[in-house]
Amino acid sequence: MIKITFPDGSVREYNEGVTGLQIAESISSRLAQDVLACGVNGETWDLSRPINNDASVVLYKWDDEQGKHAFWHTSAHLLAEALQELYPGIQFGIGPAIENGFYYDVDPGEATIKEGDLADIEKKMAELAAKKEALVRQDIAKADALKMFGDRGETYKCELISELEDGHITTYTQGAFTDLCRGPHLTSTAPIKAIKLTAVAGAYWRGQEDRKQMTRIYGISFPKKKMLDEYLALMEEAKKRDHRKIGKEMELFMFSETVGKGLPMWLPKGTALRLRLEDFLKRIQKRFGYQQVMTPHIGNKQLYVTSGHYAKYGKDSFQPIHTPEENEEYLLKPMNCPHHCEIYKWQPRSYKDLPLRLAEFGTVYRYEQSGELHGLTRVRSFTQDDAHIFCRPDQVKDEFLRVMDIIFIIFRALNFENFEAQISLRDKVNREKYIGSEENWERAEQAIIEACQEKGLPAKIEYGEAAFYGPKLDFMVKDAIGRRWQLGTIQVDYNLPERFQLEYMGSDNQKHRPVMIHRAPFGSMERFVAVLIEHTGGKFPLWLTPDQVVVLPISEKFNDYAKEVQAYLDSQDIRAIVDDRNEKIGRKIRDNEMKRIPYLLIVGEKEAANGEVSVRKQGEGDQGSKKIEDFAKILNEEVQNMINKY
RNA sequence: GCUGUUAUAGCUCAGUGGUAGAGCACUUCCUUGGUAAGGAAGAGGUCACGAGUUCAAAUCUCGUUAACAGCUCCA
Repeated sequence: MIKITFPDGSVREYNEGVTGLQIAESISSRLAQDVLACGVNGETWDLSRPINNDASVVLYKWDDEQGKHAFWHTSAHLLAEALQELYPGIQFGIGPAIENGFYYDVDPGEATIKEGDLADIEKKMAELAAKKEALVRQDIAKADALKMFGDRGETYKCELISELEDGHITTYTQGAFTDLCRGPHLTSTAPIKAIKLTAVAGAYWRGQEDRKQMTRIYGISFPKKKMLDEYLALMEEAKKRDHRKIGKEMELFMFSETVGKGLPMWLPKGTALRLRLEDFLKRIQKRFGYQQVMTPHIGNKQLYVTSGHYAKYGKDSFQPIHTPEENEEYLLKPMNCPHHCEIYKWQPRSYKDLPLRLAEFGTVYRYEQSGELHGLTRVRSFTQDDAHIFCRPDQVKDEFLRVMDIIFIIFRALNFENFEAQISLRDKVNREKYIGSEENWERAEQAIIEACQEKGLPAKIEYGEAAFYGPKLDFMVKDAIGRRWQLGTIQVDYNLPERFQLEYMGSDNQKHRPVMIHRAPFGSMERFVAVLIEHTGGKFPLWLTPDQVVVLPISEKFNDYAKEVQAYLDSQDIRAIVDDRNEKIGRKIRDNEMKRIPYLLIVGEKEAANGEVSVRKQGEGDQGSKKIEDFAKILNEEVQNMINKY
């Protein structure tokens, strides 16, 4: 007998070799139906794998990550089994479960798998699942595995096997399909009741651009048809929050093929919104001791040769601008740092001048690969809410902490609660791509880690994600459909001060080298506004939103009064428009509710006679009548409360 | 850049080898109304661009441009 300990601390005895499924059955038949995988001493196991020693066991159902993971992993194998039947000779890469569903990377040889083929593959999967085939786990010696997959001509699998340690290799078989796999899996394909293959895309083998591009098929599956329908409906809902769609509807920004791809243009309403965000940040930065500067959009090529950016990105950037003068070349600026370094050098600096904090809403131009462009989140011209802090080495951590404060203020003011912090450090082994001394990197990386600890900020450390000149702390936020985007960033840089030979006179009357901190709380105005749109669905905070108020006259007889109301609100710095269309009031309310305007003011005979407005709050219905002056006062107080507490 | 998909009216989309349709928006008229869609009429498109096949191309083929999903990249 062996002792099985459950999460609640209770202990039960079972025969040696008991499986997770048998344990579930011993508790309740309902549980045995719902359980998908089990945790054995912290490892996720198949339900059919015998447990031979005392262990702590957790049973995972659909609501547990581990349960879903096994479900989708088995779904990936089911996809592969279907592909093997439909495309004889197809080769398999890897097929894991992911955050939402699963994929399989395959090489169909001569054949191409297109989106139009997905329905047939789905059908085949459903057919196979209906056979309720069991998944059988098997240990296999490395040599045998190599032979088995080699005989099948599976070069990708053989490559994977050759890197595995002998004695730790397993395969899973269901029906006629055997896959190299670590598991864990469902006991059979039977629970897979609803399948949707969502996309087909290219994906480089092992993520390396210079290797073969595989065909990746994405899918998602559920134990019930209803759950799939709900998921698909949820995705449809999410797409309604797409910033590209809302940006068009709300007239915030546009693109023009003629101007060029990835070059956004801000429309009047979008520009006004962006300027309000910029003003908000400027006000905070002023309090934190920043000074605004402005620099040109181009710079002499030499500037970027000095900074090292030309060597690193020169070929992949917008190419130099030539002048009538021979050998004179300028670059569109891809970042603001070199310009700011020159401002630093403009006059001799003393240790008393530091920290020097130079801020600029600097528009930069980067030639992103065409396939990378994406709405406002990835563009070729964008404006960074940039600043560079030049400070003494002993001030780095303190300055770093102060920048974190600014970022927290921004995120709080705009209700970004679900952000993730990521510390990006050097690759552990491959270090030749970084410039700067070992010692400086070490110090910078430590400063970031310590700053996060002091702020109690849980941050994920990613090796190999650092910029080539220094480590960084990034703040990531998800968009409507769950893609992660980097917004705020703080980067420590010991490198540029070296390259530009920046100096300050210390209290010891000796020259010293300052440290530079790059930071952008929004990241870029474009990306920030994009993510803000997706988070709010276009229902911006009152202080920020383009039109705060719309005045709706009951009939054309009251258009004049409506315009008086608008003029008064305008005099109180309230952004109001009038809907004077020849439509019934119900229609005007509907249309303007859908335009996401926070306040609707209905005016008719009663209001015109008393100098009142009937207030309707977006999404909340009728709020009763008020004197127009009182309404303006209340609204302005609401706005002040939103921004002045920060 | 790579793989796949797409491009028809301001917007959302249907359509098809015989030179274009709907709903919404827009204009005009009727209606003058009280908290989520009143009615009628009208205007609006070289079917992204360029070539080819064909008696005939918006439709089929190729190329270009742009967009979408993913990969790679992201100073």
